[in-house]
Amino acid sequence: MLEIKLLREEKERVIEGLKKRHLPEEQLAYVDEVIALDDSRKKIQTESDVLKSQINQLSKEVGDLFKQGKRDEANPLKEKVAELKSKNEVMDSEMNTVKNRIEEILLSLPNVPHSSVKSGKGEEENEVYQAWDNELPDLGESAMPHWELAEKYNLIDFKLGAFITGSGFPLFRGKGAKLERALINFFLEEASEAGYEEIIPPLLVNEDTARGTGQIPDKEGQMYYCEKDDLYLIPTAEVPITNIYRGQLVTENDFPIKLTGYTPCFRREAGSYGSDVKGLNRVHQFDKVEIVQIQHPDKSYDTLMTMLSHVEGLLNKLGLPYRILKLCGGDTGSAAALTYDFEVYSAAQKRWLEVSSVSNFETFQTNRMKLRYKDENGKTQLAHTLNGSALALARIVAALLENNQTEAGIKIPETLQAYTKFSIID
RNA sequence: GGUGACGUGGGUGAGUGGCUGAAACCACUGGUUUGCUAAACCAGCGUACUCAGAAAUGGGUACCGGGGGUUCGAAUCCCCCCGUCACCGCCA
Repeated sequence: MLEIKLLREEKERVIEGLKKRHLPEEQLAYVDEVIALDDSRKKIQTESDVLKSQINQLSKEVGDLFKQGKRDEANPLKEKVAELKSKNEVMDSEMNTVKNRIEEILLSLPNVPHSSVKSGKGEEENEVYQAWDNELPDLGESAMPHWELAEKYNLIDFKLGAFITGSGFPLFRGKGAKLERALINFFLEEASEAGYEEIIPPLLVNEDTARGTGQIPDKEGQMYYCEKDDLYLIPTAEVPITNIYRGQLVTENDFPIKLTGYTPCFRREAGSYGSDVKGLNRVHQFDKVEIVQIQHPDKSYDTLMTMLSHVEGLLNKLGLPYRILKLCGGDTGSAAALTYDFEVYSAAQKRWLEVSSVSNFETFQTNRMKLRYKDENGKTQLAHTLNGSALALARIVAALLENNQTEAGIKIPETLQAYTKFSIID
């Protein structure tokens, strides 16, 4: 959620920024509307405060009169208070209307992209920030896509998952399950070594939490929802982990706050279809290790870069060809100011698969969840939040299986063998 | 799921209708003093919105888990919700 103060003070920059997302005109007009609404909010606030002050004053006098037994003098004052109160009620309801509209608009406005983000409508306009300069693996025509390899070696049973739950809920078994678990452990260990505190959060969250990181109202349809208990299944560990600090006032010395956690992620992915969803390319449940940082605003972009290198380190150790995209305005998630996507090359499908998304949200999430710190002048300021996948499992598994297939079987990268306890799947 | 108790400022905890934004203690910050790894004393110390001011700061309003109600007036009374704890039930 954007701060009204920002809209007031840097309106031009905000609108220029939002334009990079190619928002419809009427949404850009919200900026002016919300400022005007806020003006009337202030006006009502001031008037209402005066009224309330009078009411408080009179009430005190009534009390004094009663104590002195001057009932007759008190009664007219009581009537006066009643009159002021009914006036105030009108004002309160006006106030609520205005406030609700402001809230509604602010929630609907996406974050202002970082100045370096290019304008663009969608993913086709993302720029390659760091290309893969080495050769891409060429396995020839006989190479099998991961869903065939998974069946051949009995690693993942998509049909059984569909039988138990539905399509998009893969069932891992045998060495497939072990490989999955090894990757999770590997990623968590790497994050721990990089100084992240490990968290095992709840997998279901309440509405306030979902709102805090921006899932509601923007991506509400993306989440599974348990109506009976009014809880959402998390689409990413970012949600519960970032919300650990919801409503908190931290000190500058606490920065950077570094948290990591493995969770399954649940996404409805409504409307997806075709080769996109084949095998592990797009599923409703997948495992992911997430890294989250809460940082001082002055340092958040440096932090973003260190998170990028962390993810790069993981991919290098796994020996997977990857490239980094810098997302254009239209493809950047509404809560983020700047996002880099990592894609690994899946050699049998001959395509790039997104395996990580690393973003700086600046104050967008912290404004919603009121995550603040005291600066050196004792002023309360909003902190910055960042997060990134490190990494998303399903597609990493897809790439590993495909890229490492040989006549003899699927070779496990050396780094990972310490975790799998086997070196080949055959 | 049932029954009961409870939910106050960073922490402990007082307060059962006006004199309470809230005692006291601890923690924290600044100062005074004593020369010894610290003590004593004094002072300050919540958040949000808003108005005035260049600012320091000052005025107003709201907030004692959340929401609603009673009342001239509520932390204090009533209702609903959420949470915590204890016991019982069930259970990995």
